Amino acid sequence: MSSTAGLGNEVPYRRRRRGALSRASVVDTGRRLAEREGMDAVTIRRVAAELGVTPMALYRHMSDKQELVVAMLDDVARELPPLPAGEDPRECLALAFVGLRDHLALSPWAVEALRSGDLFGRAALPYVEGVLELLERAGLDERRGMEAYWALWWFTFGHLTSLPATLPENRRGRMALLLSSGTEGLPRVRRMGELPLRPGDGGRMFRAGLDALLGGLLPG
Amino acid sequence: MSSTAGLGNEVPYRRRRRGALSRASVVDTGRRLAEREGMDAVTIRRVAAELGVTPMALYRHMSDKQELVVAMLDDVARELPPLPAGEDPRECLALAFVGLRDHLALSPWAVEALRSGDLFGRAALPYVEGVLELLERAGLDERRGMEAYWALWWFTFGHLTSLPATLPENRRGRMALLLSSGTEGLPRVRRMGELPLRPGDGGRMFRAGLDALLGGLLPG
DNA sequence: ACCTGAACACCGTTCAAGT
DNA sequence: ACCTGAACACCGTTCAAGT
Repeated sequence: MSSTAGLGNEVPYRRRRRGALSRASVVDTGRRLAEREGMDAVTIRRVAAELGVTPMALYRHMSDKQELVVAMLDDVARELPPLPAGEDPRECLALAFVGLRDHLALSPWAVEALRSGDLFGRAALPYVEGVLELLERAGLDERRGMEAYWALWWFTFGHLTSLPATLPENRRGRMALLLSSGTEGLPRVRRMGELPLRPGDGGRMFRAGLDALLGGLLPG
Repeated sequence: MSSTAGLGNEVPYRRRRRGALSRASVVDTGRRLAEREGMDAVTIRRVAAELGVTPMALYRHMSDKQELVVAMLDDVARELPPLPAGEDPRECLALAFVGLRDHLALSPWAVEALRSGDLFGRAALPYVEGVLELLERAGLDERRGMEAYWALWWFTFGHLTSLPATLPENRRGRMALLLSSGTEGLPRVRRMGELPLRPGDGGRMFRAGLDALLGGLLPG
């Protein structure tokens, strides 16, 4: 029984041969850990344990932890659905951001990583380029296109970041806590806390806000 | 010379008398630390050192670190500018969110804390109530009001969270890094990275996006 | 070339003890 | 009642050493 016993990892860790450790295997192990237990579990030490290797062995393949996280995020960016192609740039933009939202909503750990300051790397740039092209086709000049791009990303990222708090399970506890010490003078807040949310409401609210935003950003 | 020497703290730390440590002084010290050095510096151990006290002494006044951070955020919420009073609910809403943005933009550490998952406590609720009231006056029913509230907060929070990345100093290094390994096929991304940003552009872009969003959310 | 061992400078938090 | 001391179970990362 080594120190990594009981982790339930799929990777054999008994005895790694020389050269068996690669950058890809490290990034992959980080992703599996993140999917199973969230970004808090993604530590150099745990990834190393999962691979049956010393923490320091990872530094052969990346210069620090941030590089690992960015590599993990880049993998997610590469798996983004293709940008929608269509005649109406406005509808394409809506679909592009819905696709982006849905994709990231399925990887809460990626949102967690972005949230704590890590950023997408190069792999996300083609998607950005495509969005900027759609904004151009919609009639925005360079400066307005950039401003619209940021507005759309702010909205999308803010939404994704707030998702955990709107999940029913987290919502009950949190709202109960907030409202426990009295709600005199806060009738609307109280009613908002009591409004039922169904699965999928997050996505629907995102789409509604997105349409509102696009309506105000695009000409016509 | 105690172990806290050289930190440049204003609080005398030579010999604390019994009862000199209070919840307020702990929260205050946390805020000063956060303002000077960011949230990374706000550790139980450093706050304690700053107060000339053992880390464990803080646990007399709060049950864990999160309680300290929430208390710090609540202080910020209490210092929010009053909600604008006026005839036009739409303009009041715009001013309310600009006020919220400007207030939080002045406390980057608070955004950092929200970003890493900590949440506002009760002190923020009166502000939320005021916004919901304005949305009601603007003609939205309960459900639409809630949806609009979330859309506005997502946009605002996403903006605040992205602010550090748009600061000129961070922007240069990051864009240079992203674009260093070639920008073939990414002309728009490249030009966006080169577009100059002036101080205050963040605020102006926020206002523009906010108006677009409000235009789409409110009736009329 | 690739990996290990030991160490450094940190964390939040527990438990038992001092005054 | 209020605070301390020592310890536990962690971090990321460095440097020197092994094979």
